[in-house]
Amino acid sequence: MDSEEHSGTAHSGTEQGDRQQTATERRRRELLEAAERIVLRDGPGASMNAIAAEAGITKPILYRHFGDKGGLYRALAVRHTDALLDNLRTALDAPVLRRDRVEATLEAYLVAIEARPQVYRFLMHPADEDIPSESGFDVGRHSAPLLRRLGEELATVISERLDLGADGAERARVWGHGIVGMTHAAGDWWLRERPCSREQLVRHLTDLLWGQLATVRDLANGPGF
Amino acid sequence: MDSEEHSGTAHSGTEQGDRQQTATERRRRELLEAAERIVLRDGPGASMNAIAAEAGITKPILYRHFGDKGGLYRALAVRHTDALLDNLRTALDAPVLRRDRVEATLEAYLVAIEARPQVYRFLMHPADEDIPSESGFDVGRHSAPLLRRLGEELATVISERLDLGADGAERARVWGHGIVGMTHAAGDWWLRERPCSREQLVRHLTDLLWGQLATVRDLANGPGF
DNA sequence: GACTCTTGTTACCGCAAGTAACATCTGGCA
DNA sequence: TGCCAGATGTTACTTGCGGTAACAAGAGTC
Repeated sequence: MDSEEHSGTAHSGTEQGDRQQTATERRRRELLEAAERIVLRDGPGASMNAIAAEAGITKPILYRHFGDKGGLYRALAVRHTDALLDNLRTALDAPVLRRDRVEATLEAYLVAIEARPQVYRFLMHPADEDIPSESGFDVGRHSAPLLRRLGEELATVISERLDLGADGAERARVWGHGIVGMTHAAGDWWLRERPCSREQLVRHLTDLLWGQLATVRDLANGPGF
Repeated sequence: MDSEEHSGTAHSGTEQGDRQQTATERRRRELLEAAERIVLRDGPGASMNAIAAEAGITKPILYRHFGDKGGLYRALAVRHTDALLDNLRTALDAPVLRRDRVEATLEAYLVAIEARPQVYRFLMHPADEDIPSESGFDVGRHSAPLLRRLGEELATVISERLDLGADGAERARVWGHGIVGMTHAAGDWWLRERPCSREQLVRHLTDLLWGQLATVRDLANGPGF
């Protein structure tokens, strides 16, 4: 079946090898799509058996393609992480005013998690990274759990664009991770309780980042004042 | 063994029942302490068998006391959560200047996670809350995973002390969860990479909350400018 | 036709969560 | 004294999951 291989690149190296590789990659994509359907349906606790069944095959094939469950989840994660990062980057580049940029980026993140909460939950809970601890070698740093990656990316953008003085790099990283964490926690809570519109959430968060916490007045009857 | 029950309250209702209850509670505390030792040693993936062995008993007793693994972990969590919340509250009440209060609170949180990273990791990863989804009834909201609880507490404090105008309650909650998320993410990253001293981390975060992001100058060679 | 590579299978191992059924020790009480 | 009730404890089991070994079959290459 599906023996139409006249489309695509078949000109470099071993033709057979190329054809084989594209076929393997396509298969891999199909498996990932099946996995995604199941994860969307069953949450992060989806079983390898269920995923294999959805793909119409059995477990060992999944293991041959992805090594272990972590590998499959990592492969799933990088796709969405990359997509999300693209969105955020364009939001960060579009507007001219700094406050507009921040608002657009927050908005882009919230739109994404609102559109596909299941995917988002899956990405945020990387299913208990096992500490290799023993056995000497470092299992080479699997894909940094989304949040950390987002933090680093934002830190880069901040330090590229803002003049933070002497310890600028350090400060940019703290801010990057801090802002990402703020957005994530607020978004998580908002998604769960829906206490207000997305626009208002963005405004409140931006106000917080714009120093409102420092300038707002005390209440008269506050304790200790 | 240990049949000295002359200490404590033995005056209300059925004396026997009281004595029994205190004994049960003490047993429960002992089990929790054993569980804590193991979780500290093995991380959040510690097995019920291991915990039971540490306590010198076997699994079914754990299940009789705590229902299921989630119940045990919840019981473990509330103890530390309460302790941490006490720390944070005193930090929030001590200093007079608002900025000092914020710094003291951040500091208290960071000191806590620095002192016992294992406990902290355990508290933050509530081991994949299972969505009951089917079967009608809601499994009645188990103890809100630390982060949410911290967010709500902070929101309360904020709305008690600051004059946030019309939509104050809503804004306070957004800020509460946002600040907690910021601190958590930054602390997580800091604990892992140790890129600077705790004092500097606190300063950077407080600067961020004090609106430095809004007032800092652009770099000349920034893209799009 | 033998060689190899990939896809696919069934059947298994080890381990963890959770449960059932049974044994024992305690004190209350008719 | 003998029976009941309730808590503590056990062994032995079921179920389900991650992961693997061993084997079978199609397809292209020499």
